[in-house]
Amino acid sequence: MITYKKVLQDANITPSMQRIKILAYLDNNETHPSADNIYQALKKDMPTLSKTTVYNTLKTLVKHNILKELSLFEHEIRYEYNQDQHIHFKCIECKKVYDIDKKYKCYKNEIIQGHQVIDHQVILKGICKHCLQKRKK
Amino acid sequence: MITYKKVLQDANITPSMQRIKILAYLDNNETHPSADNIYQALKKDMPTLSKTTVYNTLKTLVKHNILKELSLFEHEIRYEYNQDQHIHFKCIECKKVYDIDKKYKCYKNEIIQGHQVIDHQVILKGICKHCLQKRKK
DNA sequence: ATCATTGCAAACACTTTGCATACGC
DNA sequence: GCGTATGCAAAGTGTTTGCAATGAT
Repeated sequence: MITYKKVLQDANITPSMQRIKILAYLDNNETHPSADNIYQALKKDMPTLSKTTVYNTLKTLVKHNILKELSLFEHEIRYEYNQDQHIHFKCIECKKVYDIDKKYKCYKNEIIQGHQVIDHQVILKGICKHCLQKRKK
Repeated sequence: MITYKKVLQDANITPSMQRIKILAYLDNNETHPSADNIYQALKKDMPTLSKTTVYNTLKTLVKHNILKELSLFEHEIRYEYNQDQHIHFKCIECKKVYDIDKKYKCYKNEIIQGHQVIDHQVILKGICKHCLQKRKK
């Protein structure tokens, strides 16, 4: 079993309490949270936690490729820990984001029309099954 | 030849000078500009133009499906007029966004894992050919 | 003792809102 | 003249920065 402490150490990041908790939160909540979501959730257990630390940590983890930034919403950055190939479905009604396990032709690490592709992101937008249900009623 | 005035009228939007100019700018500059890009470019010819009007207009045009909002950058919304199926390549170095004409399996208007898909967006991120060139030197 | 992490407050950037003015039919 | 579009100023939201306090070795 791999610990968050080890994940951080392997990336040469000092494994502080705050960093471990933030990483653990992202691993256990596959909800693609924003910095504020994480801050609000964690400050219950860590009253002294500051938003700056959340922002600093997220930035550090993204730089070390432990987390991924998602451009899912116009006004805020969302984060995820899961690195498996998958696509995202975003509900325009309830704003929830779902992971969709779907194979697709991925251009990661390929040259396409002369450009070096490093990352590939697929986003579907629409009405999720739960909101469809509510509409029928 | 179809005029911007007609495009607006067909969508039941009063075709004001400002709205026509903003739409024309988006049609002639396929650079996926931000609200501020548009504002800076247009205020040369229209000194009285306000940013609020740019924001209002963009919002109206998006609501009527004339423009598309792109979540390509964390901190700002980009817009495009081109509605053809294509994907985007975003250079992480120079921040330019390129349209890539690439066929892909599109889930628009399909039901996928119970969710009603309305829109489908593909984003590639990496180093563009021009930045690759500069690196070699 | 030293160096990195933390966290507060202020600054920042982008966008929205409230409201008075101006424009077009 | 009336209703909508415009545009200024102020407020709002998400994020970053400066810097002093804290914490770990």
